[in-house]
Amino acid sequence: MIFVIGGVTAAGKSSLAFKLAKAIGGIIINADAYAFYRELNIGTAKPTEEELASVPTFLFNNLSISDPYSIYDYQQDVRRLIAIYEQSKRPIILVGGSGLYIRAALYDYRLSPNIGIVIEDNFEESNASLHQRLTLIDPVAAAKIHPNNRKRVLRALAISENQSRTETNHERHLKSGPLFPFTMIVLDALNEVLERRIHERTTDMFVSGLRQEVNDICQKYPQNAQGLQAIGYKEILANPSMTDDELIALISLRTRQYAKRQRTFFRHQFSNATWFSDQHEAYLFLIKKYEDSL
RNA sequence: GGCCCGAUAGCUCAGCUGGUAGAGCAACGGACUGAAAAUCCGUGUGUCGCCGGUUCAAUCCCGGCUUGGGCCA
Repeated sequence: MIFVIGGVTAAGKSSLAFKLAKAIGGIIINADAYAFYRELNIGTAKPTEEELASVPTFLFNNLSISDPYSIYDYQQDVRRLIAIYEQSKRPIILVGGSGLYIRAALYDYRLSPNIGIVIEDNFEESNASLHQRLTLIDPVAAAKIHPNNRKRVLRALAISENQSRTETNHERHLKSGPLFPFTMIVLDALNEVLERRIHERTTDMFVSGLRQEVNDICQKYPQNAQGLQAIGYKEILANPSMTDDELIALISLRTRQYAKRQRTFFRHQFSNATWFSDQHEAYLFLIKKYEDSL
């Protein structure tokens, strides 16, 4: 039995997941792309060490920000865990705000290893020219990617060139439904409520020493490390002279915008999810689903 | 009290001495099978401070007023 708890940031996904896991004896798998990194703590609003130890949890703090890790690796890791716990009949709770990672775990996303995390970009070629090249190699992928979306064009080129596989012949074999049956809820909140929670949470992060955490990380790792692209970290790095209040305002804004993107993704990519703005109602719903499955 | 500069979108500001306005950010909507807390796309929402004047026509020119800032008393 797989339960998926998705939703926008600061909606209370983690605490719901832990409550549910304790109630039904489940295990928790992280689906939050920045909760992997053990160096990122304050700014990621990750569950505390105590919480993480209170039930079996996986894929939290499993990486250093200098480790190479991709959605391919994630897919492998999650599917391995699913295989183990499905067999032992223990409920699996997949929780996190990274919708693409949830999809890659549960749907027929065929990925190849060793594409690498970062695509080299020497900026010598224009967006239009890169896109033109992609059109020749993989017209299906090119049609789906806007020429200005340079990052995705480069990625698609790398996939086509290195894997001798194109979207065109790739998609023919895809299964459209999920590979595993699962029950999914999306946790959301009214904008006013969410705004208030985000602001409070961001303020708390500064009180807890987010600036210091960022400084410490910069002593040991390059500033372009992927983990430092996280909201909160990148704003502090980019604006060293801003006051705490200015940074809190900026980070809260970026977090609200992120929540909006999450909402759009979950709404359109998970049509069979049930939405809740109340954590307790979501909890009761999931408990009921669990009991029905027994 | 006198002089000078400003007042245009939610914010910061553009706007050739005349033909009822546009950038960035924000906001709103969207895409997304390989950086996803990433990346990208679409949408202008406006008594151009107020009142009068000149003109076929005023955000623009003229007068007055209100208001913010600066300088001089």
